[in-house]
Amino acid sequence: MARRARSEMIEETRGKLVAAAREAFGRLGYADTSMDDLTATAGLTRGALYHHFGDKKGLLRAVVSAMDAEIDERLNAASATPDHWAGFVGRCRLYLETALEPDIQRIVLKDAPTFLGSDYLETSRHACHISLTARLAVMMADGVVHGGDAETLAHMINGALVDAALWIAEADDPAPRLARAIANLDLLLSGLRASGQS
Amino acid sequence: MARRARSEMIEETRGKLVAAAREAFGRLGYADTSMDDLTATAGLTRGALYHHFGDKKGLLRAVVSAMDAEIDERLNAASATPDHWAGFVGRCRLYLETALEPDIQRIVLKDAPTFLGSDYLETSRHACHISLTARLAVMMADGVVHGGDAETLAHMINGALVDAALWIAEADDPAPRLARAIANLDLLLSGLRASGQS
DNA sequence: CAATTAACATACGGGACGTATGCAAACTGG
DNA sequence: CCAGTTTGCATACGTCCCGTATGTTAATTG
Repeated sequence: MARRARSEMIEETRGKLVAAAREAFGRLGYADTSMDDLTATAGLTRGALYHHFGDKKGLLRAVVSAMDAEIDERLNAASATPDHWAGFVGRCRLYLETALEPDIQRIVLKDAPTFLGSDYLETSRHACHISLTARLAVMMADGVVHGGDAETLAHMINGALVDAALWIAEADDPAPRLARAIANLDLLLSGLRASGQS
Repeated sequence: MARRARSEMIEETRGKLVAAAREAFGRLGYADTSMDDLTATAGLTRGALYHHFGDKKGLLRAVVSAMDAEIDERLNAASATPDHWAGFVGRCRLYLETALEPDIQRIVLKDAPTFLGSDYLETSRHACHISLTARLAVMMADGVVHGGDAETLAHMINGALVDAALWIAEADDPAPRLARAIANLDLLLSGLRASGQS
């Protein structure tokens, strides 16, 4: 009889909780999600939750970390091109589109900054952010973009994309706003490029 | 004996509640602020609150509207110069500095998007945002910045500034990060300028 | 001056979080 | 193979907080 290993069952429990949390947080928001309901949905009780994650915020941390890593992986996979600049611009566009997904908007872009202090985001810094910074640094070293500060620019670009994504998703029909955003993104980024043509 | 007018006392009550809310929301955050404590601090009870503002979110709406209007006024006052481009850049810098204040970060930049749906921000759209959009539109009409979409760009620029401000305020010593942000802001905005010099 | 309305206080119910406690299954060492 | 211990998870409890329903007093209106 398949007597499963203990560690395996633990991982399953944690996975069920994180999955249920991602769904509930994404749909209702962190604040309006009841831990009683959430754990019941996962076939468990609050006991399991507080044992594994300490408190409600601990669960949010786990969800955010997972989502952030997942997004970063997607972006890195898609922006691995020999042309640094093209890869960079492509990455920004893809991030813009990725950030349109409701779960991501609700959990990563809104709830995470609000409920996890900047202290958390500071230490377990967004993987996406690190990747973007590194990419910018490489381009500066290669002279593709002229002098500037990679870390600072990464924050600004990220903010621009986030705000644009939230605005796009507000609309009943997001398509036109997305098109406008992509066009203006190129305009904005062109200022960073060292030598001329867009 | 100074028998005060009724409308005057009402305004005083509302003012006391909004003031107490601004302080408490700014210090503890919206989620961790108890309405019992808040109203007691204002020398009132929850009865007054629910009578005037409907619910907790109603009070947050009032606080955010007031803060937003106040910020917009500050920015408009400081960026009223004959040189459109200089006024625009100056406004962005001032916004960056203004957005460093803890109350504003906590209430306007974090809690407002999280707890007031985008529906609210949509209708009672940030005064700041409207002003910035208008300013961009004027510059485009005058050919100071080349073609692009004022509304879209306003969102992107705003997002860049907000994200930068949050990042700056995270640091133990914000000064160096602020300096870096201002320098890179010029770099980023230069891409918008129609003809040449920064 | 009576009637009504509005500003606020008080009282109540429901729900959510975190902790303390309990239990049973799995790991440990001899 | 077995006693002791650890640990994953459930149950039970106390506390806090929000929103509503109800009451009271003072101002306004005709």
